[in-house]
Amino acid sequence: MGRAPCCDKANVKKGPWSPEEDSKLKEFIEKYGTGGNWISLPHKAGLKRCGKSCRLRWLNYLRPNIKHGEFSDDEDRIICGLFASIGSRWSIIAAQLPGRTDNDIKNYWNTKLKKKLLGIAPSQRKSHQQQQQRKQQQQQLLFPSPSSSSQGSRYTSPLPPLPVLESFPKISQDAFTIVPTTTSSTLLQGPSYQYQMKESGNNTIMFGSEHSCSSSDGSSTQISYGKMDHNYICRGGGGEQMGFESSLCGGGIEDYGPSRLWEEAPLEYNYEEIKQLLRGNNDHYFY
DNA sequence: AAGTCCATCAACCGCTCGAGT
DNA sequence: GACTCGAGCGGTTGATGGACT
Repeated sequence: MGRAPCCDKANVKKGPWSPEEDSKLKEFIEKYGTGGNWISLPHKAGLKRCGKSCRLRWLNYLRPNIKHGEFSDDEDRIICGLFASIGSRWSIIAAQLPGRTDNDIKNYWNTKLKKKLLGIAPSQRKSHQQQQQRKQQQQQLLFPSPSSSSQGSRYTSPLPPLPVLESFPKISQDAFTIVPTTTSSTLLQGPSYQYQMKESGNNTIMFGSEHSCSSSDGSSTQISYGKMDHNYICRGGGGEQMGFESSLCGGGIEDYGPSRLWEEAPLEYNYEEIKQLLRGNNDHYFY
C-alpha cells in the first residue's frame, strides 16, 4: 500500500517562488507562525503550494537571519570537521553555523568544498579534453577502482571504519544539544564544541571534542568522542546503555588530549584528513 | 552571434522517524 | 502493537547564467 500524497499535486504550483508568494508566506508566518502544521499552512496563507515546499522556502530563504554568500575559513573548518566525524548529517552541521541552512551547506560541500579538498580549483574553464581528464581524475579520486589502485595509486589504503558512525545515523538532530566551548586555544585554533546527547529521562550524556566529558547526574556513562587516530573512547564503560556498541567503550581510558581534528589541527591538516576520507570508501563511512 | 558546456543553487522527491490514535 | 500522518532529512534534479568554442 503506497502512502497518500501529502498534497493534491494537480492543484499545486511547482518551481521557483515569485516575490508575491514569498511575501505572502513571510507575512503569514510572521503574523500567525507556522501553527505547527505545514500541510495546512499554504491553504490558510492563500498559497497554491505544497506544505513541504512552503517549509523549505521559509527555512532556506525567507527565515530571518539567513546568511547568504561566501563561506569563511572557520565555516569551512567546522564543516570539514563535522563531515569527517558524522558524515553527511547536514542538519547537524548546519546547527553549528548560524544563518546557514542544511541545503546551503550541502550545496556548498558538493559544488565547492569537496573539490577544494581534492585540489580541483572550482570555476576553472578548461578545454573539452581537459574537462574530460578532470572528470576522470575526480572520479578516480572519489571512487578509486581496484584496478586503478593496483596501478601504483596512492589511494590504496582507506582509513579503517569508524565504529561509532554505525550508530550515528540513528541519532536525530533533536538528540543533540551542541554547546560551543571556550578554551584558551579556541581563538587560535578554531571553535570547539561539546555534544550533549539527551536521553530519555533526566540523564544527559555529554560527548564531543572536549574530552573531559561528564554527565548531568554525575554518575552516568561518560563518553569522550573525538576523531583521534580513529578511536572513540569512553570512560566508565556502560556504552550499551545509550545504544552504542559496547566495543566502542573500553572503559578507563586515559584522556588523549584535545581532538586533533577540531582543535589542534590547522586548516590544511584538516583538509588532508578529509581528502583521505574522500578517497576512501565513502559509503562505508557515512551511509 | 550562436551554440554548447558546465557550475551553481533552489526546489523537489522519497524516505525515515516519531507522535498520536 | 499496528496504523496513519506530518515533520524533517538527505539525495537528486532542473533551471539558469556565465564561460568558452
